[in-house]
Amino acid sequence: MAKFKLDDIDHQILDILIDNSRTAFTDIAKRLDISAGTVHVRVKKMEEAGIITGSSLSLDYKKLGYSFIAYVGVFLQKTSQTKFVLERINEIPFVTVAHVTTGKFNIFCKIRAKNTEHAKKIIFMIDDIEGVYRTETMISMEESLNDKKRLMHSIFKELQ
Amino acid sequence: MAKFKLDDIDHQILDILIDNSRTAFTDIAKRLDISAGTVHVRVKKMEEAGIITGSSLSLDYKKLGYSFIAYVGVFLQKTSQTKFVLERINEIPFVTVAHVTTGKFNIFCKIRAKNTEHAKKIIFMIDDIEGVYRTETMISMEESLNDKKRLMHSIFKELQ
DNA sequence: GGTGAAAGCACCGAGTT
DNA sequence: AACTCGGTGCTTTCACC
Repeated sequence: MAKFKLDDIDHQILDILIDNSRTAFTDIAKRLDISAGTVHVRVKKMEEAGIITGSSLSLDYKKLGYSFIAYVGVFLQKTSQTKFVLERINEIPFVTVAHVTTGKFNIFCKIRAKNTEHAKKIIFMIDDIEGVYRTETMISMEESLNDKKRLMHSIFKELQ
Repeated sequence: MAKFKLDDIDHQILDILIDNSRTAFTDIAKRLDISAGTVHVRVKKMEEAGIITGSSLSLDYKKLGYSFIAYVGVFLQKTSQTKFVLERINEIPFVTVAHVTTGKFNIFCKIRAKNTEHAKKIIFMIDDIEGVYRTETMISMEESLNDKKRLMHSIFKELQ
């Protein structure tokens, strides 16, 4: 995992694409006062280097009726069951991310559900996995996502 | 927050764009055997309805030297300080998401750092915020992101 | 609500400096 | 490594269904 050397132009291109990945390269070129070909080549290089791994849509899950977010900490009977249980957890589509953690829990995951009723079903599915001793749930009452651009900006400063 | 009625075509368009938001509309049109104009109109409608809130790049933070992920649970001296502390936490660029939660912690956040040394600094910054009583950290040793398409598929089935 | 056509742009590789 | 340029292909609108 070698670090890739990003210069200021790369950084500014990323900044724009993080905000809107469908921005036309000619538009980026105009804003940065470089040619569209340069934007194209640099994006391609960052893709080849594996810095840019893809592009995706941001969706409003609340508008789709999925406004419930919770974190579920999982305690296992034996640590050796981690891999098996993690695989079962990842089969549940309403689990958006799962981690193997140190500290209190063995596994830690985030779920997205319609409501408390639905969340209960999902948590019971996790509880029912062979090897799970018990779970502990934290319900999110308010989520605030941080700006990806600000993280990128801090990373960029460090890379200089 | 009214639910938007998505039909099968909308769903398939989302499926493709979730995977790669730069997919050309003509390409989507060919795959779904509809016209490019239709793809264009439907995406626009989903944007106007607020279902699609934007598009972004996926970056490999490990390649940029940021491979450390941890979750930090925050205990407050008084619940009334929640808003103030949340705002201070959100000012730290290495905090990627923060939640107000029920259960064990008052606030719960995810951080991304270079290494343990760097993470320690970030956690100390949180500890130092006025009103924070103490924190509890869980270090992620392995992260597995779930496929957004699978969640979308489950949501779509429910919407019918 | 969908289509096909058409004008205007964008993409992206080749050749040049 | 960046620029220009041009063929090919994409976007977006609109009259029509």
